[in-house]
Amino acid sequence: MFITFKKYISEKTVLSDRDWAIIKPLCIIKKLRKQQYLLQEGEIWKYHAFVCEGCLRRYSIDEKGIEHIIQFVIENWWAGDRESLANETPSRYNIDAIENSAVLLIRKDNFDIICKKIPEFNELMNTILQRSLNASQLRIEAAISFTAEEKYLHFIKSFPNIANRVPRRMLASYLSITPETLSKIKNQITKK
Amino acid sequence: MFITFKKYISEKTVLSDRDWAIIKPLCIIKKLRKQQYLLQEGEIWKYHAFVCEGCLRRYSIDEKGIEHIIQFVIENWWAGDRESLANETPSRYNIDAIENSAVLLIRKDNFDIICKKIPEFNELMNTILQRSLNASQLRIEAAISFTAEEKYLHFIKSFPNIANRVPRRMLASYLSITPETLSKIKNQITKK
DNA sequence: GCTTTCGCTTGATATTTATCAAGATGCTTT
DNA sequence: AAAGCATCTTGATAAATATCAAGCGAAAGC
Repeated sequence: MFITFKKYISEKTVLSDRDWAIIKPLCIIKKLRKQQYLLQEGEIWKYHAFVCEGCLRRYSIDEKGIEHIIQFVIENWWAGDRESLANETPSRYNIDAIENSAVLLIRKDNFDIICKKIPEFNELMNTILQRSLNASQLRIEAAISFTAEEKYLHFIKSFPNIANRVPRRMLASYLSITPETLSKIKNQITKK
Repeated sequence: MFITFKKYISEKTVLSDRDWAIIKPLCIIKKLRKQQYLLQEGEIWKYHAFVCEGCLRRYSIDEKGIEHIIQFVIENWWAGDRESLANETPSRYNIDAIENSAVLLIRKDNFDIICKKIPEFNELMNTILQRSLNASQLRIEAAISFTAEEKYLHFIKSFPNIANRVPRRMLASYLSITPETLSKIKNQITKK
């Protein structure tokens, strides 16, 4: 598990063995069974979380009890609730595992220590934050610009590796359409 | 104009006169007339831009020629296209002024110099990046969870100061509904 | 001051998407 | 292998939203 993380970081920046000696003891590996929560609404999120293996989803639940999936997170991406983490406020999100998964956790305080001691790490994390923002912007654009069919086509084009791993109804939730509509759209497309 | 920026920063962190002596010469004030572009699709964005006064919008244009407003930016917020800035790729967005506006620009290279020389500034900018991400997340949630009416009510509650400054049709674009629908919704609400 | 233009509203109609209900498929568990 | 449960599909109907067209009113230009 840890090796996945090390590989991920090493592809983006160069850290010394000494750096890794700082990082490694502060990492916690957590295995999640399918359906298991990583974070539940109302909790205060305290970690930076890197997904080594598996697939998670982050979602909110509205007053009608309907789940709205904000994000899927697969291996080599970061999970968690940055807002709750930064402001120390109760999270409005749930995060749970869609597949059996393994997550690498670093407590916020330890994470900050690493960032202070290792400027390259700090820099990389800012780059990643920047990328998250870019991804969010694309998601906003898709959500406000596309029809149901366009949203689906855009998604399978952008994330083919996620599309075939998540249940259809969850994909529908992510795309903000009903499972029935998604089913019909898929049907129409294959006819063409 | 510059004083607005100084006040904004000073509310969030403490910088010395020496720090300001570094920053000030690197700032460019740009005045924009209503309708004037700050950034046009295809250009590579090179600045960090702080809005001192006025109101801008950032939007993309789809293949059908329809504008989709991603964001409104008023005084004391940051504008620009971070993706284009970070990756040095042509921007997919347009940014123009809805009102006569004044923007403070800092070239990327100069901005990086400031960040290096003034750690407090650097830290603050990361916090702001973090906040932008939070704002994006909320926008995603609103876009995928709400009906047209809910989106409108949520917007005027969240941004009352923007709601009454932007033309109705632009608000409709932001909310991803037609101006006609917005008009009818407003009507229904006042009836209640 | 008059005209022109643009944005907003309103109503009629069309399209898209949601809802509801039933049946089909496939997985899991025993 | 059978039973039970989930999910996905399909069709009929309903609701939400878009489109189109016309009229109103206020701001901008002459």
